[in-house]
Amino acid sequence: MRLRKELDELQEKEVLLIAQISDALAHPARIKIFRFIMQQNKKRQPVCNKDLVEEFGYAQATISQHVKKLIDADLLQVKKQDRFSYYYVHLGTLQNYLDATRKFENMR
Amino acid sequence: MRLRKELDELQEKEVLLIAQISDALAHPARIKIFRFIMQQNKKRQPVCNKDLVEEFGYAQATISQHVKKLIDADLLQVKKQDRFSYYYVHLGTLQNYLDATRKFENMR
DNA sequence: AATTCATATAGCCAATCGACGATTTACATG
DNA sequence: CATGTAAATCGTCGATTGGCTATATGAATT
Repeated sequence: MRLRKELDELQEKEVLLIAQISDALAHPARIKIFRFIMQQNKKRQPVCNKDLVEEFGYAQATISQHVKKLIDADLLQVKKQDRFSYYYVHLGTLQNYLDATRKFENMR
Repeated sequence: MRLRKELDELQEKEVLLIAQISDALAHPARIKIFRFIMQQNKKRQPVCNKDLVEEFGYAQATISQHVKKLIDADLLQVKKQDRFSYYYVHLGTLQNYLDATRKFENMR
């Protein structure tokens, strides 16, 4: 049996997780960037910063800034190789987010 | 068979939906407010502005401001009765959001 | 009609956002 | 070693956020 306090802390963590990930996804460009990287990853095609600049037409600094937010939220990971930064979606974080939001559903 | 253009437009709408709802949920206070109203609604207990002020300890204007964002995102609805504004979660919008985010899952 | 009470709105302020060009950093390659 | 290229970071600027107090609105009660 779980103590009330522990339950509250658990819920608090979930609230903060949802807030953090929601914040990272609260801009159309970041959703598209994330989705694009996910699709390319699935096809085993690497994605670097330059690819995103070409794909979406934003300035390089703007892309880096959006990507940074996704990385800070742990939705993306980077691997540096040669002179490129390759980005990969972190499926674990996405899954945690979906699981947490899904609890709203069970609450109905 | 769906035309490519229509598919893109559909995706664009979903991207904007996710961005809008994520933005509304991108603050811990709003997640808690939303969850609280959901729980109270389930118990058939009405929730007004004042209730939220008492529950969360923010100034009345701050609560109104957060609630407004949730209403603008169509996550909440208001019914004015007597001198109270009663808030209700709009389950349809929540469901659309969960459905849209879930597509990330199927994309893996 | 005057007052009370609940809520919304306006206005303030510091902080953050979102776009950008410019610069710096870090490697690779000539 | 010098040059070129990729990406991160800096600095700027106008817009937005998030908290608040104060005020306006609007309905109920006296």
